[in-house]
Formats: sequence, C-alpha cells, structure tokens
Amino acid sequence: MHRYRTHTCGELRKENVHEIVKVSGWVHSVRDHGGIIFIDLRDHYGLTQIVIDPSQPFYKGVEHWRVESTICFTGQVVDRIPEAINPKLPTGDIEIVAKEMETLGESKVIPFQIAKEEECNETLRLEYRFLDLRRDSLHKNIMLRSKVISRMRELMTGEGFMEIQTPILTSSSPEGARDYLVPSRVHPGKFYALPQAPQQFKQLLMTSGFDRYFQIAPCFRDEDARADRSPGEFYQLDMEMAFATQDDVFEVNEKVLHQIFTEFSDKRVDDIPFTRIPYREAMEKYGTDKPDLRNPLVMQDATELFRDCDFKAFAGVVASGGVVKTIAAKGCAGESRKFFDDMIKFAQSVGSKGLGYLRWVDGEIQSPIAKFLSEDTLNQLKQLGGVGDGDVMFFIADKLKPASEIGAAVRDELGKRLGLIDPDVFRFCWIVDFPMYELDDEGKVEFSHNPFSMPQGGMDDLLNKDPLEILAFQYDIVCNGTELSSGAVRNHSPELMVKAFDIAGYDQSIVEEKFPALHRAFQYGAPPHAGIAPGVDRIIMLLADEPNIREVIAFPMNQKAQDLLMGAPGNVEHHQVRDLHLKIHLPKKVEEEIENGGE
RNA sequence: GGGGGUGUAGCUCAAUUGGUUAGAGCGCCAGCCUGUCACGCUGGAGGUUGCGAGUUCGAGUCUCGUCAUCCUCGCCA
Repeated sequence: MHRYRTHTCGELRKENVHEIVKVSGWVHSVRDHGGIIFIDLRDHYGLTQIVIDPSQPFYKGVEHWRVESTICFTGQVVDRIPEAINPKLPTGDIEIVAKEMETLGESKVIPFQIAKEEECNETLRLEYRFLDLRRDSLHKNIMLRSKVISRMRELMTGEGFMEIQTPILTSSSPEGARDYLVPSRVHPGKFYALPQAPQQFKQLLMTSGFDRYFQIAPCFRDEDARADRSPGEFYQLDMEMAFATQDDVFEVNEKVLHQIFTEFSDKRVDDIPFTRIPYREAMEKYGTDKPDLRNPLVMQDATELFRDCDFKAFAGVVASGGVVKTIAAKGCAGESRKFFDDMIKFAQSVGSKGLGYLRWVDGEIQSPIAKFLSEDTLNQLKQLGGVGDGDVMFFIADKLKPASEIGAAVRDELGKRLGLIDPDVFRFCWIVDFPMYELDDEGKVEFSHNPFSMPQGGMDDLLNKDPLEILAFQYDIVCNGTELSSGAVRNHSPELMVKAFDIAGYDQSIVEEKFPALHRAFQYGAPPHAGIAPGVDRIIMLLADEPNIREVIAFPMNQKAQDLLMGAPGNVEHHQVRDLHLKIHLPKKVEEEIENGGE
C-alpha cells in the first residue's frame, strides 16, 4: 500500500465499497456527535467523508484535531445508509470507516475560514495566500488558469507556432512604461531591465526565419495598479507571424480566442470573424477605443442641430468649437424623476457641466430644454435618434475630447442602470486603423502607439501626408469593454523606420542607438511580419467572471506592488548593495522614519 | 502625486442625534450529544473602536493630522 494514499479524496464511488483504502488530505470540517465523529477530508480532487467510531483507539485524539490539519486515514469503504446519502458530493454514496489514523501536519487555528467562503480582508488573504488558495473559488480559478494556458499552447502549436523563450534580463527600452532595473555587478553603473514585453526579440526571431513564434511571456512594467492591472508583472500570449498581413493575425487569433472562450465558459461567444471597427468610428460611436458591445447604446453627433438654437448653454459650446453628443435610449421615458436626476449627477461626477435630455411621453416632449428648441429641430433630433413615444435622448455639450469621454461614461452608466448589458455573452471586436501619430500635450507630433507599426500607405504616406492623417496597421482586440491586446503589422524597413522616427522628431542616430538590434537586423533581409499579444490574466479574469485580476493570479502583489507573503520588496545586506556598486539615497521622509526607530 | 471609499473581537459586520458596562453571527476554549454533512445544544474567554492630537461634561460617532488597504485619475510604447 502506498505510503500516503491509494485513492484521492475525489474518486471513491459505490463500486469501491468493501475495499480497504488509504486517503490523505486536509480536515475540511469535523462533526462530532459525541458517540461518533464525521470528518470531511479534502484534497485537490474532492471531499470524502470519514467516519470514526468510539471504539477506535485514536477516537479521543480526533476530537481535538483542528480543521486544516493534514491527516492520513486507512479504512474500509462502505455504503452509506440511504438516509445519509449526500447528493451534493460526488463521493456522497460512500464513506470510509477509519481503522488507522496518522497526523501528517498539524494546523494552528486558521486566521480566516476556508470551508466557508465568506468575504475576508484582502491584506490578510495575501499574507496567508497559501491558505486562501485552498479555498474553493480561488483554487478553481488557478486550475482554470492552468487549463487555459495549456490549451493555448496546444492551439498555438496546432497552428504551426513554435514556443521560444526570450531573455528576462535584457536592456532598457526607451519607449513605453517605466522599466524594472537590475544593476550589473560586472559592469559598474550599468543596468539590465526586465522586458516590458518580448517585442524586439520576437521581431528578431522573425528575421531569423522562425516564421511563427509564440510564448506565454512574462512582462514587467513598473506602473501603478488597477482592478484589471496587476502591478509588476503579468503574462501575454505573445505571438508574431512572418510574411503575414493584418488579416492573417486576425484569423489565427479569432480561431484561438473563440475556441478558448467557448471551451472554458458557458457564455455565448461572438461568431467569427469578429466585428471590425475603425478607431475613428469607435471614438465617435462609443467615445472610447475599447467599447463594450454588449451595450447597444451609441453616441451620435447633434452639433449642427444646436448651432443656432435658443438653448444658449449648448449653442454657446457649439459656437466656441465644441460639439453636442447624443445618446438615444429606447423605452426609458417612464423612468422616475430620480433616475434622470441621478444621471445628471453621474454626468457631473465624471466632469460634465450637465446632462440634457428629451423624453417623448404620450405624444408630448417632456424636458427642461424643449422650450428652447424649434418644432423643426425637435423633429430632426427625433429622426436622428430614431426615437418615438416612450424613448429618451440624452445630450452632452462640450469640447470634442471631454464630450466623448463623458459620453462614454454616460453610455456605460445608462447600460448598467437600464439593464441593457447581457451578462451571459462575450462580445468581441477589433479596433483597426489607429492613427500613426498624435499631438502630445505640448502640441508636438508623437507616436500614438507602437513606433514599430507599419504606416498603411508606406513611405508614400510618410513623405506626403499630414502626419496626423496617417493610419497605421495597428489594432486592438476588445472583449466586453476590456482591452485584451494591441498588435500591429510591423515596420520591417530600415528606411521607413528612420523616416517614421524622423516625423516624431527623432534623429536616425537615436534609432540606431536605442534600437540597435532591430535597426541592424532589418538591414539583412527582414520578412514582413505582424503580431499581437493578448493578455492572459485578463482573458482568465473574463472567463472566471472575476472583477479583480488578483483573483486569477496565484501570488499577486497588492496595489503598492508588495508581496505581503514573501515580503517583497525587502531589505538586502550591505555587501550585496556594495557588490553592485550602488549607493542608496533615500527620500528625506523615509530617512527620518528610520532615524525615529522605524526599522 | 491627486480624488474617493473602508478601517470596531481571530473573521464578517452592527451600535439611532455625541450619552449607561461597545453587541451579533462565524471561529476559538470547556461541557453534552451515535447519522451528521455549514450537525445541534449549553456555557465561557476574547476589544488601546488603525494610530495621534483636538472640540466636548461626555467621542466608535464630530474636526485635524497620520498610517494601512481598496477603487480611480495621472501613468500603462
């Protein structure tokens, strides 16, 4: 007989009755009836009920064993009496009558309950992550993660992709987020950086002829956390394809994502090919480049209809170059006064001066602003929104950018409040045709996304078009309002690359200095190539229906990028710092704390 | 760095307008109980109300500061 077990806690069934078995696991719950004790023994695979009779020598001891200790039981599998069958458990037809018991690992009193999943302070959960991970929901999320990643590998391999590792210690890249740096011992004053993504490596692999690369790639960015953004590190299903177009990338990703989402969720998944929305259209209709298509509401432009109207608040905005955005919401004219007041408050909370609306009720228009609008204007608005009796149109007037942002927020809020968002569906879309350049805060032309993207019109566009009019082969994949990834057809021509950087104000020497590898590699016969890198954590977050990315990461850091279990970041020995030729220069505040006996 | 929420027993929460000795459920400890499966019953221990000032006859409650944590803006090629 095996030292610890002949069966797991999830596998014994009626057909095992009479067998002598050995099982090991955690004490999930103890039900002590004085004369008889039931223990639910739990492992990764399930729960099995152990029965302990008073005649057993270890009976007295068992009373005192705490939940979450690990114990090994040897005993006989028996049928439960009919009244005692538990249909909630797969093993509920049987139980094990214990003959021997061995304690494997005793547990202290646990800081929060594991068998009962009540809400619990997250700091405590992170400090005791190993216990939190025993809890069913988190345990299941991590298993889901494992299965999804495994399936991703299968699917990618099936599509002819090769998984290739790229360096974790690499050089700092000038673009993008803040890098995590690692000081070099051998080269005083020099630093490695952890990769923000294997971007340049995968492009180099393309020039090396590997044709189709992928990797479940760790990415490191020193940026602040959000609910859907874990600080420090995250994973991407990174991929790149040689001699490939945008459509080739879309085809592979639609196949893989559709398969993963269909296989690992009960929700309906959009048919492929996924909807493609040009960036400009997305901004006009949704006010964002990551629209939640579950929400049927769209924004429309009503600027011209308000240009010469008597409603001075709006006419004034239009006269000063602003816009009026409208959202038509069908069937909500009957909502309470409070609903409309709350919507106005909401709009104000996201930076709007107000929120106008027109309600069509019983053939009349009810609205604080209707009296300022002509019959003709009202009819045109009605036609624009395609509305009728029982419907409402909301209006936001502001400069284009804030109006779009406020409109996007109002659209989301209306979707939620009116229950328009189907929780049982995954709606995907590609956002395509991103602009190559945009103006930064100082009015300077800057790359709007990835400087390695291919301008759609090639050198001709770079030479002849207004930079702000140039579109890139740059795309995002969005699911239910979550941006899963950006990708692009890459610029594989050294000449185009130099020109593209030139427009953004970077000299050729900068390209050579900052991106020496790509600049050199592309001069030795680079294949056209394209790729993308969907975020693994976010995909699993959507599949697990979790609002928080930490729920799908085994050992996440908190918002301040600390690992409360391991104590990272932590202090190191002086000699370690010395070996790295570093001097620590603490902020005044921290120094004072240490002097006051802080550490 | 800015804005917002939260902080009361080991855990989740309550405590009316500022007013008696800060309560409940779970957990823990002790006792009872031979068919439970979130077992049940009885009893008990457990509190610097995050911390520090202030206002007040009186502060869990109000004010200020500070710390922790979450959400968010900035940031995220």
